[in-house]
Amino acid sequence: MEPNESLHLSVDCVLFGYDDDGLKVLLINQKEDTYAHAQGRPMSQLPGDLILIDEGLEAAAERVLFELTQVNGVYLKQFHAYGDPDRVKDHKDRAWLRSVRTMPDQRVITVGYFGLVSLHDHSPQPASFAGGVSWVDVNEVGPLAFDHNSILNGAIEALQTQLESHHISFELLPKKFTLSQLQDLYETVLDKKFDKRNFRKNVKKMSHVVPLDEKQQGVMHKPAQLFSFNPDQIENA
Amino acid sequence: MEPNESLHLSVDCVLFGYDDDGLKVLLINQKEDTYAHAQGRPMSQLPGDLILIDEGLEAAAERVLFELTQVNGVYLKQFHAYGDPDRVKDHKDRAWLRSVRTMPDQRVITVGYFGLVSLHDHSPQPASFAGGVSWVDVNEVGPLAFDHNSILNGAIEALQTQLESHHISFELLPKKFTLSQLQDLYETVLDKKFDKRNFRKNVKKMSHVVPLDEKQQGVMHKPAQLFSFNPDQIENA
DNA sequence: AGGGATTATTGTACTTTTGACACTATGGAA
DNA sequence: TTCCATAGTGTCAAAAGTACAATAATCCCT
Repeated sequence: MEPNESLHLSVDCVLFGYDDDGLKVLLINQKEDTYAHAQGRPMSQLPGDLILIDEGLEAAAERVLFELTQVNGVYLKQFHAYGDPDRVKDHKDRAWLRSVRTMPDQRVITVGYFGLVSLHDHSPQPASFAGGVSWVDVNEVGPLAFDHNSILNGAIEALQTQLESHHISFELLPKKFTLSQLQDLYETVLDKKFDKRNFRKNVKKMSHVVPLDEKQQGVMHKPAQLFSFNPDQIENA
Repeated sequence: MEPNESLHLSVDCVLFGYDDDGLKVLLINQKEDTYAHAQGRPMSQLPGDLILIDEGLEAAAERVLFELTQVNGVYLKQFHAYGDPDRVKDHKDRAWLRSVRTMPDQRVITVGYFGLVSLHDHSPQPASFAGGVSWVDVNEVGPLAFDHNSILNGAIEALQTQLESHHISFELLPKKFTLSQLQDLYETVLDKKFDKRNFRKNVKKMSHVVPLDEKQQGVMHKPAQLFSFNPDQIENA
């Protein structure tokens, strides 16, 4: 029963962004020039980093997210820890690790957090650390570095599970939204169609969704009534 | 952005055991003599230990559990990681740490797993490592070392959530069980009463609960029919 | 052998929730 | 004014959930 001599711990953030165009995830593109004299090709990966020695897990996730997106105060939730001893040992990932880590051979356990933002309200200005940063539709994500595809899948599952039970949909919508937007969000995240009238019947039962004295503007059709979430009443639903 | 120099990672196992007498959790009593010339009093804690340097998280949880209970092959599931920088810094926990750890001042992040066993079938023979080991009713757990009360609460919540959605109830029951036992289990875990007839109506819809050609024996009343779970059909329910 | 104690087993009526389904209303653009 | 696009609304049938009580099987005791 040897104590673990030196292992590293990181957080990885799966930041979901939503707008009318679908559900996106924030990915980092590894820098091309890292690979100038190394084998391996740049890949995309989730934003993540080693935690500081006296930093809490959630604080680390917030810091990493802020450093990469300049967005503060978003909903962030831990969903799973990934600790396969070989998760950073794959050949495809060695070059990048050697370029950014002082101890590239160390085992790294990572704790996954998912975050939610509305791409309407805040538009995160991703600080471009290690190459480019981009929002990619969750259905069009290619192979990622390390085990980040698994982590992404875990995050999607957690999001789906919690969307209904934890009243977090408003984190993905603008402050004022229409019922069609809300329905689209549910359909996109849960990958499932809902009947418009039945959906609205259910929304009427949610006391934390409140109608505003305001209508949609600038659309070429009948403007929809705007709603907002009242966080005070989230428990009664 | 300093890399973390040296932090430690552990797993803590919340092993739930169930029998007619209720839902129990396996606790370790810290050794008295550890405190001979130290301040502090022995407390109870969850079984847990540092992971080995090349060991996966789940493997670590299995190992720790085996070392402490001699039980193998139980259902084990990760539910949360706990990483408060001060979670092992509390005064009450220092004496014990100094007695068992080579680096008692290191920060330790822990990953929580919960496990399920039936106290009917297997009766785990807890290997007595660090003092005694005992099954304590979940409603009678006193103050534990570190943040283990939080971890226990997290495990209970995870168990409650997953009992219905993941068909794990049979992990807590003997291989052959009566419908009354199944109902008692649900009532105990979810802390909620069910109507007997309605409960049985629902069980009939679960294709993975199958009646046996066998009845209860040795009871002083009408013997109940025995049932068992058919793991092959767990998905259709 | 009979009666009492104990738990097992079963069905029905009512209420609530879910699910399917199609037309009218409003505002902007042409 | 007409056309286009999306908003908004109610009813009926099926399914699921909920409340509720009498009879049956076995053991024990006398």
